[in-house]
Formats: sequence, structure tokens, C-alpha cells
Amino acid sequence: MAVVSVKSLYRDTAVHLNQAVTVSGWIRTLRASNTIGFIELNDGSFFKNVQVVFDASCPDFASLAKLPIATAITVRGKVVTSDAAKQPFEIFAHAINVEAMSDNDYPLQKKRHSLEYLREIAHLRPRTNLFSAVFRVRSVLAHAIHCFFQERGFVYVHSPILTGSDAEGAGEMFRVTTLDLLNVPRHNGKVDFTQDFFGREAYLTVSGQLEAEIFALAFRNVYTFGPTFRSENSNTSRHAAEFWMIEPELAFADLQDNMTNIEELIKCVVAYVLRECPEEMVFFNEFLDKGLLTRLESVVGSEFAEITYTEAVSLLKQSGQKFEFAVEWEKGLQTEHEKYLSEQVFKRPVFVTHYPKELKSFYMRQNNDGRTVAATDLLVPGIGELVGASQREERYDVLLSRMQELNMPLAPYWWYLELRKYGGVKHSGYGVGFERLVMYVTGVANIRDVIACPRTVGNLKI
RNA sequence: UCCUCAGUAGCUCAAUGGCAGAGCAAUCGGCUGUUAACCGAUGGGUUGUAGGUUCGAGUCCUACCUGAGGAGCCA
Repeated sequence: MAVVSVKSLYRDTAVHLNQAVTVSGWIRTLRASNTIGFIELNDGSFFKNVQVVFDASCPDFASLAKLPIATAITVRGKVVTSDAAKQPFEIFAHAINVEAMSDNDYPLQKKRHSLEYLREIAHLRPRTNLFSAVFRVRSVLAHAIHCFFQERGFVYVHSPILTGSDAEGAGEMFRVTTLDLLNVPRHNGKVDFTQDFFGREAYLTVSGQLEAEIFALAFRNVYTFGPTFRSENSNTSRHAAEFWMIEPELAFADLQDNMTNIEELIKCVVAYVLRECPEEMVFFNEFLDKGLLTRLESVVGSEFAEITYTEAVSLLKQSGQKFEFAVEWEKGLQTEHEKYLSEQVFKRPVFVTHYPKELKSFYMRQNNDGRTVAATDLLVPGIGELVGASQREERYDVLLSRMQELNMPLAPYWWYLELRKYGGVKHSGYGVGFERLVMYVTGVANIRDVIACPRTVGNLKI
């Protein structure tokens, strides 16, 4: 008999009711007495478990009643309605076959564990309710992002993970080398990278944006979605050394077009997850954040706020709010300022636009005022910066003089400058921290809990 | 990197400078259509590490390690 998924049992209950079925999965918990036992079985296909009832008519009843948690079993039985309150149906077992034993020192108990403890057993935590929900939503969210862009004709670009540029400006980089670190070749006192794998220095990418621009100027609308690496010594609940980013790039688009696209993306993928993962979302709302569903539904339904950086600064100055750091136009917004804006003033996602050029990257398009650039950050309650965006500087001379102002080496960027010479139309793009999006959608507070095997400073356990 | 807090049984946590404990888990037994089942019994400790103060340190002091929260940096 074909094995039926637990998801199918829940989604098509009427089809299976009073029918013989075979299911296979792992024991989440087991309760038994002399005459009857109950197994909550999870088969991986669905967030919820199915209750398996077995009594003395089931072969090997006594030994089945002692099986440890996490034992893998196959159950043959009949789907019946359940008398008890907590489940609409259950499986009455005729036979239970052990596929793979577990052990009584299994670290996950029938109780609530701390997130810190679960991080130490990252190889087992996907078997818990919370992580089962998180990683299913992460998968659905990734799919939603591809759907959004593919439906709109965006081309998915695989930007390089290995890069030769060490001055992308987005953060500290991991060096990649095949040189023997115990016997490094030298030339005139310096490391001789001509003997390294690529014949030059190489790093892991901190952003695929510059390469995405290449493709935007050929395919018009493109996006990247892949891993990114930053070796910064940052120790917060929102930073990881390895994370995923989505970096769309739109040709013939200014900052406003960019922001329209960002808002559509966020609303579309949030709505998608609410639709596809109702059980998981109810769980998050229950156990992590009672206001989650209300907040996400309002995100889908309402306009994002918009304010210029200069307006935001004067709004903060006039707010009367006590801040640890004074608000100053030249110094940029502190985290406390951003939180006040998104959580107290607007209480929803807010675009802050036109930042001082000194605070932003060289490639952002300079405004006519001579002091700001066409850039925006999308700030969301609870997370802070979710999206960083800008119109790119398409004017060759302006870009060149800005790079010279910043004393940047020009040679590595010859191709980036050359893009401006041949039909370098206005274009815009943005970067979304995928894990931050997962956090925002699930209510999970620590980035380490939305990554399968998180890498942070001093931590690469599994 | 800086600031703050924490580290005691497998897990979650108690213990005034004076005998190191509880709940859950595990093991054994009982019992019941159970829902983190329930009831009884049993085993389980170099109190993060190294020094110091003291008649006596889980408790006070110093350094280090680990974790968490916040800041900076950013996505």
C-alpha cells in the first residue's frame, strides 16, 4: 500500500476517513498503559502530527509501548474520527513496524527547551515544533520570492560567490586562498599572490549588486538570490557571517520605481506565506508574538510610510523623546532613532529617503542638492533595516569624480565605469536580507534561529 | 570591539558566607482514551576554568572561557 503523507491526511481528510492507510514517520511523543497507547507521529510533510492509537490487538504491543522518542516507524491502520478534543481524526493501528530505533538519551524532551540549548544541538532542533515551522516558512518564503520576480519577467542572475575586488565597501571580507599558510610565498617582503589559485587575491562576496548591474543593463529587470559573506566582528541577534540576500536591479527605473517594487515584493511574499502556511503562522502568533498575524495582515493591507532623511531628523529633534545619542543630520540615524520612527511614529514599514552622501556608498546617485543621494532604507518594527536601496549613479563623470574623492582604486572597477559609457541608462536596485525577512514574517527574534547552521564570530559548530 | 547580566544534575531553575535541592527527563513498578498523561520508587553533582580572601566559598575578590541582551557596523 502506498504511503500517505500526514499533510494529505489533514488537507484531504474526507478522502481518507474510514480508509486503510500506511504512514511512516518519527515518534514525537508516546503515552501508553497496559491496554492502550498513543503516539504522536510526525512524517516531515506537515507541521502537525497525527495521533496513532494502538491497543493490545496490535502485535508487539508491550515493546511498542516502550519505544523511545524519535524512533522511526511505519504504521498500517485505519483513519477514524477522534473522540477527544485536540485532533479531528486519528489512525487506529493494526500493525506498527520499527524502521529505525532511537535511544533513551535523546536530547529533546517532552517539554519546552530554551533557544540557547537548541542552538547547541543544531542537528536535532529541526525536529522541534518551532524549527519545523521556521524552516518550512523559510522554504515557502524563498519560493514566494522567486514567484514574485519570475511572474514579472525578472531574470534570475547567479552572481559570483568568489570575487577579486576587496573594496566593495559593504563590509569586511573573508579571504579565499590555496596558499600554504605555514609557508607563504613572498616577494619583496609582501605575500606573493601571483602564486595563489587565481594568480591574485580573492575573497568571498559581500554583495552581488555590482555584477547584477551588468545584467540589468542587458536584461532590464534582474535579481540575485544567494549566499553572502561578511567577516565583521558583530555580535548581535541580527547579524551572521553567512547569510542570504536578494538583490534586484531595475533598468529604466528611478528611486520611486524602486520603492514601488520593494513594497509590492514585501506585501506579495507576506501574503503568500500567510496563505500557504496557516498552521505555522498560528503557532508563531501563539508562542512567539501575539501581535504577529495582526501586524502582518496590516502590512499587506496598508501603504508603507515614506519620509525624507532630513524630515526624519527634524521630526526626531522635535519629538521631545529622550535619546541616548543626540540626533544630528551629519551623524546618521542610530538604532534607537530608527526604532522610534518605525515602532512609535509610523508603527509600520517606513521608507527613509535621501540620505547624506557621506553616509552612503560611492555608487549611489547624487541628488541636485549636492549633499544627499537617491537612497532609501526600509525600516520595519522589530527588525530595523530590512531593505537598503538606491538609484545608481549612471553619469560617468559624476561617478568617476566621486570615486576619486573617496580615493578608491579605479583599476578594479574599469568594467563598472565602462557600463556607464554604453547605454548606461538610469537604473536602481536594492538588497533584502533574507534572514531578516524570515525573522520579520515568523517573529523569531534571533537570526541564529532562522539559519540551519548559523555562522557567527567564533562559532561554526556544525 | 565596547557596556550589562548570567553560568549549580541530561533540561529548566532554587539554595542569608555554614549538611547542594526541586520539577521535568532517565530507570523500575502501577494504572488509566491519553494530550508536555497520571501515581509511587530509584539512580544522577570536580556548582564553567584557574587563582585568591576566609575557621569555612555555589555564594565574596581577580583573570580567563562560554552564553544572552544592548551598542557600533550592516542586510
